[in-house]
Amino acid sequence: MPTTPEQASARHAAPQRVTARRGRTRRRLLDAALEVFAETGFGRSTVEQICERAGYTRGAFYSNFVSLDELFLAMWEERSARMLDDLRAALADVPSAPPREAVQAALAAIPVEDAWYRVSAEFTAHALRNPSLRDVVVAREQAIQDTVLPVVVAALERAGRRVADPAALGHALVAVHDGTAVQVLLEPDAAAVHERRAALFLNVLDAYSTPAPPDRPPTAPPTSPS
Amino acid sequence: MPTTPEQASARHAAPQRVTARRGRTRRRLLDAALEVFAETGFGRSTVEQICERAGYTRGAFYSNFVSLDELFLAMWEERSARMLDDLRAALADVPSAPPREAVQAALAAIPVEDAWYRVSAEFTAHALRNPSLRDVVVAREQAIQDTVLPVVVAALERAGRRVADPAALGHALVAVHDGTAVQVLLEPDAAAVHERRAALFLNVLDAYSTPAPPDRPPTAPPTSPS
DNA sequence: TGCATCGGATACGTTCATGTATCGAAAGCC
DNA sequence: GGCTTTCGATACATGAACGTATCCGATGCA
Repeated sequence: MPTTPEQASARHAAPQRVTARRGRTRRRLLDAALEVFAETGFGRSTVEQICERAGYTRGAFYSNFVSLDELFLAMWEERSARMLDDLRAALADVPSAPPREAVQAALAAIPVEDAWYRVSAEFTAHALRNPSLRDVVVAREQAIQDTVLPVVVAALERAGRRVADPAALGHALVAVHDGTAVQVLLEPDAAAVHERRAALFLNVLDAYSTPAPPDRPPTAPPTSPS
Repeated sequence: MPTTPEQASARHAAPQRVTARRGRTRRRLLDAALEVFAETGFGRSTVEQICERAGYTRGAFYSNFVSLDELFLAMWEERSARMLDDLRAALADVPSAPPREAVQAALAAIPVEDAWYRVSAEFTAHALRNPSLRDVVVAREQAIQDTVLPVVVAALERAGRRVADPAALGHALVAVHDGTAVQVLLEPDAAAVHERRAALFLNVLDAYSTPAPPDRPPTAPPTSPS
Protein backbone atom coordinates (compact mmCIF):
# COMPACT_ATOMS: atom_id res chain seq x y z
CA MET A 1 0.00 0.00 0.00
CA PRO A 2 1.65 3.25 -1.09
CA THR A 3 2.26 6.04 1.38
CA THR A 4 -0.49 8.60 1.57
CA PRO A 5 0.38 11.92 -0.03
CA GLU A 6 0.03 13.85 3.21
CA GLN A 7 2.37 11.97 5.44
CA ALA A 8 5.22 12.18 3.00
CA SER A 9 5.54 15.93 3.33
CA ALA A 10 5.14 16.21 7.07
CA ARG A 11 7.30 19.08 8.24
CA HIS A 12 6.33 19.69 11.79
CA ALA A 13 2.73 18.69 11.75
CA ALA A 14 0.68 17.74 8.73
CA PRO A 15 -0.44 20.91 6.93
CA GLN A 16 -4.07 21.73 7.44
CA ARG A 17 -4.76 22.83 3.90
CA VAL A 18 -2.87 21.86 0.78
CA THR A 19 -2.39 24.35 -2.01
CA ALA A 20 -2.67 23.67 -5.70
CA ARG A 21 0.90 24.49 -6.57
CA ARG A 22 2.11 21.72 -4.32
CA GLY A 23 0.64 19.21 -6.74
CA ARG A 24 2.41 20.88 -9.63
CA THR A 25 5.81 20.87 -8.02
CA ARG A 26 5.45 17.32 -6.91
CA ARG A 27 4.57 16.30 -10.43
CA ARG A 28 7.46 18.21 -11.97
CA LEU A 29 9.85 16.69 -9.51
CA LEU A 30 8.58 13.21 -10.33
CA ASP A 31 8.92 13.84 -14.06
CA ALA A 32 12.38 15.28 -13.69
CA ALA A 33 13.38 12.32 -11.57
CA LEU A 34 12.63 9.85 -14.33
CA GLU A 35 14.75 11.78 -16.78
CA VAL A 36 17.65 12.28 -14.45
CA PHE A 37 17.63 8.71 -13.18
CA ALA A 38 17.55 7.47 -16.76
CA GLU A 39 20.46 9.65 -17.83
CA THR A 40 22.65 9.43 -14.78
CA GLY A 41 21.57 6.30 -13.00
CA PHE A 42 19.82 6.27 -9.67
CA GLY A 43 22.91 5.91 -7.56
CA ARG A 44 24.74 8.73 -9.25
CA SER A 45 21.84 11.15 -9.32
CA THR A 46 21.75 13.99 -6.83
CA VAL A 47 18.89 15.89 -5.32
CA GLU A 48 20.16 19.06 -6.90
CA GLN A 49 20.22 17.59 -10.42
CA ILE A 50 16.58 16.69 -10.15
CA CYS A 51 15.56 20.04 -8.72
CA GLU A 52 17.47 21.91 -11.39
CA ARG A 53 15.83 19.86 -14.11
CA ALA A 54 12.42 20.53 -12.59
CA GLY A 55 13.09 24.22 -12.16
CA TYR A 56 13.29 24.34 -8.38
CA THR A 57 15.86 24.45 -5.64
CA ARG A 58 16.52 21.81 -3.05
CA GLY A 59 14.10 23.45 -0.67
CA ALA A 60 11.22 22.27 -2.83
CA PHE A 61 12.51 18.74 -2.75
CA TYR A 62 12.90 18.46 0.98
CA SER A 63 9.49 19.99 1.41
CA ASN A 64 7.96 17.22 -0.68
CA PHE A 65 10.10 14.16 -0.02
CA VAL A 66 12.17 12.81 2.79
CA SER A 67 14.89 11.19 0.74
CA LEU A 68 15.91 10.23 -2.76
CA ASP A 69 14.82 6.70 -2.00
CA GLU A 70 11.31 7.86 -1.28
CA LEU A 71 11.19 9.81 -4.52
CA PHE A 72 12.52 6.82 -6.40
CA LEU A 73 9.78 4.61 -5.06
CA ALA A 74 7.04 7.18 -5.64
CA MET A 75 8.20 7.75 -9.18
CA TRP A 76 8.41 4.06 -9.94
CA GLU A 77 4.96 3.36 -8.58
CA GLU A 78 3.42 6.18 -10.54
CA ARG A 79 5.10 5.28 -13.81
CA SER A 80 4.49 1.58 -13.56
CA ALA A 81 0.84 2.19 -12.73
CA ARG A 82 0.60 4.46 -15.75
CA MET A 83 2.25 1.83 -17.90
CA LEU A 84 -0.28 -0.68 -16.70
CA ASP A 85 -3.09 1.65 -17.71
CA ASP A 86 -1.57 2.08 -21.15
CA LEU A 87 -1.32 -1.66 -21.46
CA ARG A 88 -4.94 -2.08 -20.49
CA ALA A 89 -6.00 0.50 -23.04
CA ALA A 90 -3.88 -1.06 -25.75
CA LEU A 91 -5.31 -4.47 -25.11
CA ALA A 92 -8.83 -3.11 -25.22
CA ASP A 93 -8.19 -1.58 -28.59
CA VAL A 94 -7.32 -4.79 -30.42
CA PRO A 95 -9.67 -7.39 -29.04
CA SER A 96 -10.97 -9.07 -32.12
CA ALA A 97 -7.97 -9.41 -34.39
CA PRO A 98 -6.42 -12.80 -35.05
CA PRO A 99 -3.42 -13.68 -32.83
CA ARG A 100 -0.66 -12.55 -35.13
CA GLU A 101 -2.07 -9.10 -35.72
CA ALA A 102 -3.16 -8.76 -32.11
CA VAL A 103 0.34 -9.44 -30.85
CA GLN A 104 1.90 -6.99 -33.26
CA ALA A 105 -0.64 -4.31 -32.41
CA ALA A 106 -0.14 -4.84 -28.69
CA LEU A 107 3.63 -4.68 -28.99
CA ALA A 108 3.40 -1.54 -31.07
CA ALA A 109 1.12 0.06 -28.53
CA ILE A 110 3.53 -0.71 -25.69
CA PRO A 111 6.75 0.65 -27.11
CA VAL A 112 9.92 -0.23 -25.28
CA GLU A 113 11.00 3.07 -23.86
CA ASP A 114 14.64 2.97 -22.95
CA ALA A 115 14.45 5.64 -20.29
CA TRP A 116 11.85 3.64 -18.47
CA TYR A 117 13.67 0.37 -18.99
CA ARG A 118 16.90 1.67 -17.51
CA VAL A 119 15.12 3.03 -14.50
CA SER A 120 13.02 0.00 -13.87
CA ALA A 121 15.95 -2.37 -14.28
CA GLU A 122 17.80 -0.43 -11.66
CA PHE A 123 14.75 -0.34 -9.48
CA THR A 124 14.36 -4.08 -9.67
CA ALA A 125 17.99 -4.60 -8.78
CA HIS A 126 17.53 -2.15 -5.94
CA ALA A 127 14.40 -3.94 -4.79
CA LEU A 128 16.28 -7.22 -4.55
CA ARG A 129 18.30 -5.66 -1.77
CA ASN A 130 15.32 -4.39 0.16
CA PRO A 131 12.64 -6.85 1.30
CA SER A 132 9.84 -4.32 1.46
CA LEU A 133 10.62 -3.03 -2.01
CA ARG A 134 10.81 -6.59 -3.22
CA ASP A 135 7.24 -7.13 -2.11
CA VAL A 136 6.16 -4.03 -3.97
CA VAL A 137 7.69 -5.33 -7.17
CA VAL A 138 6.16 -8.75 -6.76
CA ALA A 139 2.77 -7.20 -6.17
CA ARG A 140 3.11 -5.09 -9.28
CA GLU A 141 3.98 -8.08 -11.39
CA GLN A 142 0.93 -9.82 -10.04
CA ALA A 143 -1.19 -6.82 -11.00
CA ILE A 144 0.22 -6.90 -14.49
CA GLN A 145 -0.71 -10.52 -14.85
CA ASP A 146 -4.17 -9.92 -13.48
CA THR A 147 -4.63 -7.28 -16.14
CA VAL A 148 -3.15 -9.11 -19.06
CA LEU A 149 -4.30 -12.64 -18.52
CA PRO A 150 -8.07 -12.27 -18.82
CA VAL A 151 -7.69 -10.41 -22.08
CA VAL A 152 -5.21 -12.88 -23.50
CA VAL A 153 -7.17 -15.92 -22.41
CA ALA A 154 -10.34 -14.50 -23.90
CA ALA A 155 -8.61 -13.68 -27.15
CA LEU A 156 -7.20 -17.18 -27.36
CA GLU A 157 -10.60 -18.65 -26.73
CA ARG A 158 -12.04 -16.64 -29.57
CA ALA A 159 -9.31 -18.19 -31.70
CA GLY A 160 -10.46 -21.62 -30.59
CA ARG A 161 -7.77 -22.28 -28.01
CA ARG A 162 -7.97 -23.02 -24.33
CA VAL A 163 -5.38 -22.14 -21.70
CA ALA A 164 -4.70 -24.95 -19.30
CA ASP A 165 -2.48 -23.13 -16.80
CA PRO A 166 -3.10 -19.38 -16.90
CA ALA A 167 -0.57 -18.59 -14.18
CA ALA A 168 2.18 -20.33 -16.10
CA LEU A 169 1.24 -18.43 -19.22
CA GLY A 170 1.25 -15.16 -17.30
CA HIS A 171 4.71 -15.71 -15.94
CA ALA A 172 5.95 -16.80 -19.32
CA LEU A 173 4.61 -13.68 -20.99
CA VAL A 174 6.17 -11.39 -18.44
CA ALA A 175 9.50 -13.18 -18.68
CA VAL A 176 9.47 -13.01 -22.45
CA HIS A 177 8.52 -9.37 -22.39
CA ASP A 178 11.31 -8.42 -20.03
CA GLY A 179 13.90 -10.60 -21.68
CA THR A 180 13.21 -9.38 -25.17
CA ALA A 181 12.94 -5.75 -24.10
CA VAL A 182 16.65 -5.75 -23.33
CA GLN A 183 17.43 -7.15 -26.73
CA VAL A 184 15.33 -4.52 -28.42
CA LEU A 185 17.14 -1.76 -26.58
CA LEU A 186 20.56 -3.22 -27.19
CA GLU A 187 20.01 -3.36 -30.92
CA PRO A 188 17.44 -0.65 -31.53
CA ASP A 189 17.83 -0.53 -35.30
CA ALA A 190 17.62 -4.21 -36.04
CA ALA A 191 14.22 -5.02 -37.44
CA ALA A 192 15.00 -8.69 -36.98
CA VAL A 193 14.94 -8.24 -33.22
CA HIS A 194 11.39 -6.95 -33.31
CA GLU A 195 10.27 -9.77 -35.54
CA ARG A 196 11.86 -12.37 -33.33
CA ARG A 197 10.19 -10.77 -30.36
CA ALA A 198 6.75 -10.99 -31.90
CA ALA A 199 7.43 -14.53 -33.05
CA LEU A 200 8.47 -15.58 -29.57
CA PHE A 201 5.27 -14.18 -28.13
CA LEU A 202 3.25 -16.10 -30.66
CA ASN A 203 5.13 -19.28 -29.91
CA VAL A 204 4.48 -18.87 -26.22
CA LEU A 205 0.79 -18.22 -26.76
CA ASP A 206 0.69 -21.34 -28.85
CA ALA A 207 2.64 -23.51 -26.45
CA TYR A 208 0.52 -22.58 -23.46
CA SER A 209 -2.81 -23.21 -25.11
CA THR A 210 -4.41 -26.22 -26.76
CA PRO A 211 -7.08 -26.50 -29.41
CA ALA A 212 -10.32 -26.40 -27.53
CA PRO A 213 -13.05 -28.96 -28.27
CA PRO A 214 -15.42 -26.71 -30.21
CA ASP A 215 -18.67 -26.33 -28.31
CA ARG A 216 -20.08 -24.62 -31.32
CA PRO A 217 -17.92 -25.36 -34.33
CA PRO A 218 -15.81 -22.22 -34.90
CA THR A 219 -15.51 -20.67 -38.33
CA ALA A 220 -12.81 -22.73 -39.94
CA PRO A 221 -9.61 -20.65 -39.86
CA PRO A 222 -8.05 -20.12 -43.30
CA THR A 223 -4.58 -20.55 -41.81
CA SER A 224 -3.55 -22.47 -38.72
CA PRO A 225 -2.89 -20.11 -35.79
CA SER A 226 0.73 -21.17 -35.36
CA MET B 1 38.31 -6.28 -27.33
CA PRO B 2 39.23 -5.90 -23.64
CA THR B 3 41.92 -3.52 -22.51
CA THR B 4 45.32 -5.08 -22.10
CA PRO B 5 46.39 -5.52 -18.49
CA GLU B 6 49.41 -3.25 -18.82
CA GLN B 7 47.83 -0.12 -20.15
CA ALA B 8 45.26 -0.02 -17.42
CA SER B 9 47.79 0.60 -14.70
CA ALA B 10 49.98 3.12 -16.45
CA ARG B 11 51.33 5.51 -13.85
CA HIS B 12 53.97 7.54 -15.55
CA ALA B 13 55.27 5.05 -18.02
CA ALA B 14 54.35 1.41 -18.18
CA PRO B 15 56.31 -0.47 -15.50
CA GLN B 16 59.13 -2.53 -16.86
CA ARG B 17 58.66 -5.52 -14.65
CA VAL B 18 55.44 -6.57 -12.95
CA THR B 19 55.56 -8.20 -9.55
CA ALA B 20 53.49 -11.13 -8.39
CA ARG B 21 51.65 -9.28 -5.66
CA ARG B 22 50.15 -6.95 -8.21
CA GLY B 23 48.14 -9.82 -9.58
CA ARG B 24 46.89 -10.68 -6.12
CA THR B 25 45.77 -7.18 -5.27
CA ARG B 26 44.08 -6.75 -8.59
CA ARG B 27 42.20 -9.99 -8.07
CA ARG B 28 41.15 -9.09 -4.55
CA LEU B 29 39.96 -5.72 -5.71
CA LEU B 30 37.92 -7.33 -8.46
CA ASP B 31 36.38 -9.81 -6.04
CA ALA B 32 35.61 -7.13 -3.51
CA ALA B 33 34.06 -5.01 -6.21
CA LEU B 34 31.49 -7.66 -7.06
CA GLU B 35 30.45 -7.95 -3.45
CA VAL B 36 30.28 -4.25 -2.82
CA PHE B 37 28.46 -3.47 -6.05
CA ALA B 38 25.96 -6.20 -5.28
CA GLU B 39 25.31 -4.95 -1.78
CA THR B 40 25.39 -1.23 -2.34
CA GLY B 41 24.73 -0.77 -6.02
CA PHE B 42 27.26 0.49 -8.49
CA GLY B 43 26.32 4.14 -8.27
CA ARG B 44 26.38 4.23 -4.51
CA SER B 45 29.61 2.31 -4.09
CA THR B 46 32.76 4.20 -3.26
CA VAL B 47 36.38 3.48 -3.96
CA GLU B 48 37.06 3.29 -0.27
CA GLN B 49 34.36 0.69 0.39
CA ILE B 50 35.91 -1.61 -2.15
CA CYS B 51 39.43 -1.11 -0.87
CA GLU B 52 38.36 -1.69 2.69
CA ARG B 53 36.60 -4.90 1.72
CA ALA B 54 39.68 -6.07 -0.14
CA GLY B 55 42.01 -5.13 2.69
CA TYR B 56 43.78 -2.21 1.03
CA THR B 57 43.72 1.55 1.02
CA ARG B 58 42.80 3.80 -1.86
CA GLY B 59 46.39 3.97 -2.96
CA ALA B 60 46.17 0.38 -4.14
CA PHE B 61 43.11 1.15 -6.16
CA TYR B 62 44.49 4.14 -7.99
CA SER B 63 47.62 2.21 -8.70
CA ASN B 64 45.61 -0.47 -10.47
CA PHE B 65 42.65 1.33 -12.00
CA VAL B 66 41.93 4.74 -13.35
CA SER B 67 38.34 5.01 -12.24
CA LEU B 68 35.44 3.08 -10.77
CA ASP B 69 34.02 2.77 -14.25
CA GLU B 70 37.10 0.96 -15.44
CA LEU B 71 36.95 -1.42 -12.50
CA PHE B 72 33.28 -2.03 -13.15
CA LEU B 73 33.96 -2.98 -16.73
CA ALA B 74 36.95 -5.16 -15.88
CA MET B 75 35.00 -6.96 -13.20
CA TRP B 76 32.01 -7.51 -15.46
CA GLU B 77 34.13 -8.87 -18.27
CA GLU B 78 35.94 -11.25 -15.99
CA ARG B 79 32.82 -12.54 -14.29
CA SER B 80 30.79 -12.90 -17.42
CA ALA B 81 33.63 -14.76 -19.13
CA ARG B 82 33.84 -17.05 -16.14
CA MET B 83 30.11 -17.62 -16.26
CA LEU B 84 30.39 -18.52 -19.90
CA ASP B 85 33.04 -21.09 -19.06
CA ASP B 86 30.84 -22.58 -16.37
CA LEU B 87 28.01 -22.76 -18.84
CA ARG B 88 30.19 -24.52 -21.36
CA ALA B 89 31.30 -27.02 -18.77
CA ALA B 90 27.77 -27.63 -17.59
CA LEU B 91 26.55 -28.24 -21.09
CA ALA B 92 29.37 -30.65 -21.74
CA ASP B 93 28.42 -32.66 -18.69
CA VAL B 94 24.86 -33.48 -19.75
CA PRO B 95 25.04 -34.17 -23.45
CA SER B 96 23.14 -37.39 -23.84
CA ALA B 97 20.15 -37.02 -21.56
CA PRO B 98 16.67 -36.56 -23.00
CA PRO B 99 15.49 -32.94 -23.25
CA ARG B 100 13.62 -32.69 -19.99
CA GLU B 101 16.47 -33.98 -17.86
CA ALA B 102 19.03 -32.05 -19.85
CA VAL B 103 17.24 -28.77 -19.26
CA GLN B 104 16.87 -29.41 -15.57
CA ALA B 105 20.50 -30.41 -15.24
CA ALA B 106 21.67 -27.36 -17.14
CA LEU B 107 19.55 -25.02 -15.06
CA ALA B 108 20.80 -26.62 -11.89
CA ALA B 109 24.38 -26.25 -13.04
CA ILE B 110 23.91 -22.55 -13.77
CA PRO B 111 22.34 -21.37 -10.55
CA VAL B 112 20.90 -17.90 -10.54
CA GLU B 113 23.22 -16.02 -8.27
CA ASP B 114 21.56 -12.90 -7.02
CA ALA B 115 24.74 -10.97 -6.41
CA TRP B 116 25.72 -11.47 -10.00
CA TYR B 117 22.25 -10.73 -11.28
CA ARG B 118 22.03 -7.42 -9.49
CA VAL B 119 25.39 -6.36 -10.78
CA SER B 120 24.81 -7.42 -14.33
CA ALA B 121 21.37 -5.83 -14.45
CA GLU B 122 22.92 -2.58 -13.41
CA PHE B 123 25.72 -3.04 -15.85
CA THR B 124 23.30 -3.56 -18.68
CA ALA B 125 21.37 -0.45 -17.73
CA HIS B 126 24.66 1.39 -17.52
CA ALA B 127 25.73 0.07 -20.90
CA LEU B 128 22.57 1.39 -22.50
CA ARG B 129 23.85 4.87 -21.72
CA ASN B 130 27.29 4.32 -23.16
CA PRO B 131 27.65 3.23 -26.80
CA SER B 132 31.00 1.55 -26.38
CA LEU B 133 29.78 -0.42 -23.39
CA ARG B 134 26.69 -1.31 -25.33
CA ASP B 135 28.84 -2.93 -27.99
CA VAL B 136 30.65 -4.92 -25.34
CA VAL B 137 27.38 -6.28 -24.02
CA VAL B 138 26.11 -7.13 -27.47
CA ALA B 139 29.32 -8.96 -28.25
CA ARG B 140 29.07 -10.92 -25.04
CA GLU B 141 25.54 -11.99 -25.81
CA GLN B 142 26.70 -13.13 -29.20
CA ALA B 143 29.45 -15.16 -27.58
CA ILE B 144 26.94 -16.78 -25.27
CA GLN B 145 24.81 -17.80 -28.21
CA ASP B 146 27.81 -19.12 -30.10
CA THR B 147 28.57 -21.29 -27.11
CA VAL B 148 25.10 -22.49 -26.34
CA LEU B 149 23.60 -22.99 -29.76
CA PRO B 150 25.79 -25.77 -31.17
CA VAL B 151 25.26 -27.83 -28.05
CA VAL B 152 21.54 -27.27 -27.99
CA VAL B 153 21.09 -27.90 -31.67
CA ALA B 154 23.08 -31.10 -31.47
CA ALA B 155 21.11 -32.29 -28.47
CA LEU B 156 17.86 -31.60 -30.25
CA GLU B 157 19.05 -33.49 -33.27
CA ARG B 158 19.82 -36.48 -31.14
CA ALA B 159 16.26 -36.26 -29.95
CA GLY B 160 15.10 -36.34 -33.56
CA ARG B 161 14.39 -32.64 -33.95
CA ARG B 162 15.78 -30.10 -36.36
CA VAL B 163 16.22 -26.38 -35.71
CA ALA B 164 15.09 -24.23 -38.61
CA ASP B 165 16.29 -20.85 -37.38
CA PRO B 166 19.13 -21.22 -34.89
CA ALA B 167 19.59 -17.47 -34.39
CA ALA B 168 15.96 -17.07 -33.42
CA LEU B 169 16.26 -19.94 -30.98
CA GLY B 170 19.39 -18.42 -29.50
CA HIS B 171 17.77 -15.08 -28.88
CA ALA B 172 14.70 -16.75 -27.46
CA LEU B 173 16.75 -18.80 -25.03
CA VAL B 174 18.67 -15.79 -23.82
CA ALA B 175 15.51 -13.77 -23.41
CA VAL B 176 13.82 -16.54 -21.50
CA HIS B 177 16.85 -17.03 -19.32
CA ASP B 178 17.08 -13.37 -18.40
CA GLY B 179 13.37 -12.90 -17.97
CA THR B 180 12.90 -15.89 -15.73
CA ALA B 181 16.03 -15.17 -13.69
CA VAL B 182 14.34 -12.08 -12.27
CA GLN B 183 11.32 -14.09 -11.31
CA VAL B 184 13.45 -16.67 -9.59
CA LEU B 185 15.20 -14.01 -7.55
CA LEU B 186 12.02 -12.18 -6.70
CA GLU B 187 10.45 -15.31 -5.28
CA PRO B 188 13.40 -17.42 -4.24
CA ASP B 189 11.45 -19.92 -2.16
CA ALA B 190 8.70 -20.71 -4.59
CA ALA B 191 9.37 -24.08 -6.17
CA ALA B 192 6.67 -23.32 -8.72
CA VAL B 193 8.83 -20.59 -10.20
CA HIS B 194 11.63 -23.02 -10.92
CA GLU B 195 9.27 -25.51 -12.47
CA ARG B 196 7.67 -22.89 -14.67
CA ARG B 197 11.10 -21.80 -15.72
CA ALA B 198 12.14 -25.26 -16.82
CA ALA B 199 8.80 -25.77 -18.53
CA LEU B 200 9.19 -22.54 -20.46
CA PHE B 201 12.61 -23.60 -21.67
CA LEU B 202 11.21 -26.90 -22.85
CA ASN B 203 8.38 -25.16 -24.63
CA VAL B 204 10.80 -22.89 -26.41
CA LEU B 205 13.00 -25.77 -27.45
CA ASP B 206 9.95 -27.48 -28.79
CA ALA B 207 8.56 -24.46 -30.57
CA TYR B 208 11.80 -23.68 -32.37
CA SER B 209 12.41 -27.19 -33.65
CA THR B 210 10.48 -29.56 -35.82
CA PRO B 211 10.47 -33.34 -36.05
CA ALA B 212 13.23 -34.15 -38.47
CA PRO B 213 12.65 -36.62 -41.31
CA PRO B 214 14.60 -39.56 -39.91
CA ASP B 215 17.55 -40.31 -42.19
CA ARG B 216 18.07 -43.52 -40.34
CA PRO B 217 14.96 -44.43 -38.40
CA PRO B 218 15.70 -43.53 -34.78
CA THR B 219 14.98 -45.95 -31.97
CA ALA B 220 11.30 -45.48 -31.39
CA PRO B 221 10.92 -43.26 -28.31
CA PRO B 222 8.72 -44.79 -25.59
CA THR B 223 7.27 -41.36 -24.86
CA SER B 224 6.90 -38.37 -27.15
CA PRO B 225 9.67 -35.78 -26.59
CA SER B 226 7.32 -32.94 -25.68
C1' DT C 1 73.09 -9.91 -0.30
C1' DG C 2 72.82 -5.56 -2.20
C1' DC C 3 70.44 -2.59 -5.21
C1' DA C 4 67.03 -0.66 -8.28
C1' DT C 5 62.38 -0.67 -9.20
C1' DC C 6 57.66 -1.47 -8.03
C1' DG C 7 53.45 -0.98 -5.51
C1' DG C 8 50.71 0.19 -1.94
C1' DA C 9 50.18 3.51 2.27
C1' DT C 10 49.79 8.12 3.93
C1' DA C 11 48.71 12.79 3.93
C1' DC C 12 47.29 16.33 2.00
C1' DG C 13 43.78 19.99 -0.47
C1' DT C 14 39.53 20.39 -2.94
C1' DT C 15 35.12 19.73 -4.50
C1' DC C 16 30.53 18.40 -3.97
C1' DA C 17 26.33 16.76 -1.89
C1' DT C 18 23.66 16.69 2.15
C1' DG C 19 20.27 18.30 5.59
C1' DT C 20 18.55 21.98 8.46
C1' DA C 21 17.07 26.42 9.96
C1' DT C 22 15.20 30.54 8.54
C1' DC C 23 13.04 33.87 5.51
C1' DG C 24 9.83 35.90 2.22
C1' DA C 25 6.52 35.46 -1.37
C1' DA C 26 2.39 33.20 -3.11
C1' DA C 27 -2.12 31.08 -2.17
C1' DG C 28 -6.37 30.43 0.08
C1' DC C 29 -10.08 32.02 3.29
C1' DC C 30 -13.13 35.49 5.23
C1' DG D 1 -8.31 43.34 0.41
C1' DG D 2 -6.38 42.12 4.65
C1' DC D 3 -4.72 38.19 7.25
C1' DT D 4 -3.01 33.58 8.02
C1' DT D 5 -1.01 29.52 6.41
C1' DT D 6 1.68 27.17 3.14
C1' DC D 7 5.63 26.28 0.45
C1' DG D 8 9.62 26.96 -1.91
C1' DA D 9 14.14 29.84 -1.80
C1' DT D 10 18.31 31.01 0.59
C1' DA D 11 22.15 30.56 3.66
C1' DC D 12 24.88 27.80 6.42
C1' DA D 13 27.44 24.08 8.57
C1' DT D 14 29.05 19.44 8.08
C1' DG D 15 30.81 15.35 6.21
C1' DA D 16 32.23 12.48 2.72
C1' DA D 17 34.54 11.11 -1.42
C1' DC D 18 37.82 12.28 -4.67
C1' DG D 19 42.44 12.55 -6.88
C1' DT D 20 47.30 13.60 -6.34
C1' DA D 21 51.87 13.91 -4.60
C1' DT D 22 54.99 11.75 -1.86
C1' DC D 23 57.07 8.26 0.96
C1' DC D 24 58.73 3.75 2.37
C1' DG D 25 58.44 -1.15 2.69
C1' DA D 26 58.33 -5.13 -0.46
C1' DT D 27 60.00 -7.51 -4.43
C1' DG D 28 62.82 -9.25 -7.95
C1' DC D 29 67.25 -9.47 -10.26
C1' DA D 30 72.33 -10.02 -10.46
